[in-house]
Amino acid sequence: MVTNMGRKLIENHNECPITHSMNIIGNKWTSIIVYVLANRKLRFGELAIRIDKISRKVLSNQLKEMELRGIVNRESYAETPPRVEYSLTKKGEDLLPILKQLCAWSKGIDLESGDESDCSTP
Amino acid sequence: MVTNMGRKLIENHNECPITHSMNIIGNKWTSIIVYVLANRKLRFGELAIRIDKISRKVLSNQLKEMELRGIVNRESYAETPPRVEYSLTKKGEDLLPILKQLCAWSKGIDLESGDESDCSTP
DNA sequence: TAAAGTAGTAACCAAATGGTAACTAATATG
DNA sequence: CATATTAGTTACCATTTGGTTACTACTTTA
Repeated sequence: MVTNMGRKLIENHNECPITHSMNIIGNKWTSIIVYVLANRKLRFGELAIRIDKISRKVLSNQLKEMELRGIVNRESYAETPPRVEYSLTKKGEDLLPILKQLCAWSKGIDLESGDESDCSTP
Repeated sequence: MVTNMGRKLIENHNECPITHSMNIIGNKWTSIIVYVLANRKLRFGELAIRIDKISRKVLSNQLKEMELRGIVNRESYAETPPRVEYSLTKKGEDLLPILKQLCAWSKGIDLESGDESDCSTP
């Protein structure tokens, strides 16, 4: 993955579409963030609470990357204490049904006994 | 990801379905292997040639992991020189349409000028 | 006898990714 | 004045993942 944070994302545009897809969603958090943000707007701190075990640094980096890619929307209000709200863009919403299929597909892999306990996402 | 090669795959079955999905396909090669194997049976060496830049070690590890997960099928013939053929299982085939959607979705992200040059996969 | 061809494996190393703890700025409240 | 609150950032470190090189075993062919 090309994750040169702070600067622009520089992608190799000759790469294969699968590699490209994986560069975008093939990491530990991106698709979880998309799921948590489904149908709602959340503040940075709320995201940090809802997504179990993510560090604020990584959350911050991911959100920045996703904003650059047009997956999430960032609205910042000049208040004190600061308020920043994140939501999905159209592109982000479009990913949801695909993620659902992926979850359905992966269900059952490596699982004899299906224990569907809770987590941050459906 | 829990990739303790050689032994069994031990997954945390309480994890969220998205994390689970990403543990399976969220790496550099798995979905590329699935794509390359679409509609055909290939030998180890053919896979190594068709998949640009993959090392034989990593290919070997991935295939082993995918076999354990029931995504690929391995048929080994006791000849000399040895012949081993890999193909997709039903589970593997089922992933293809999802990957296609993912590619369609990611097309256009980070791309102003759409250069659709070749790669190992459609 | 020597080389070629296949499917790996082992030891070792490099790069990418993720995590921790401490810190900042700005203002309101007690 | 001290403290709380929020959204981060910085410097540093740990883990995970991927890559390189050399090597094996077995048999056929030159």
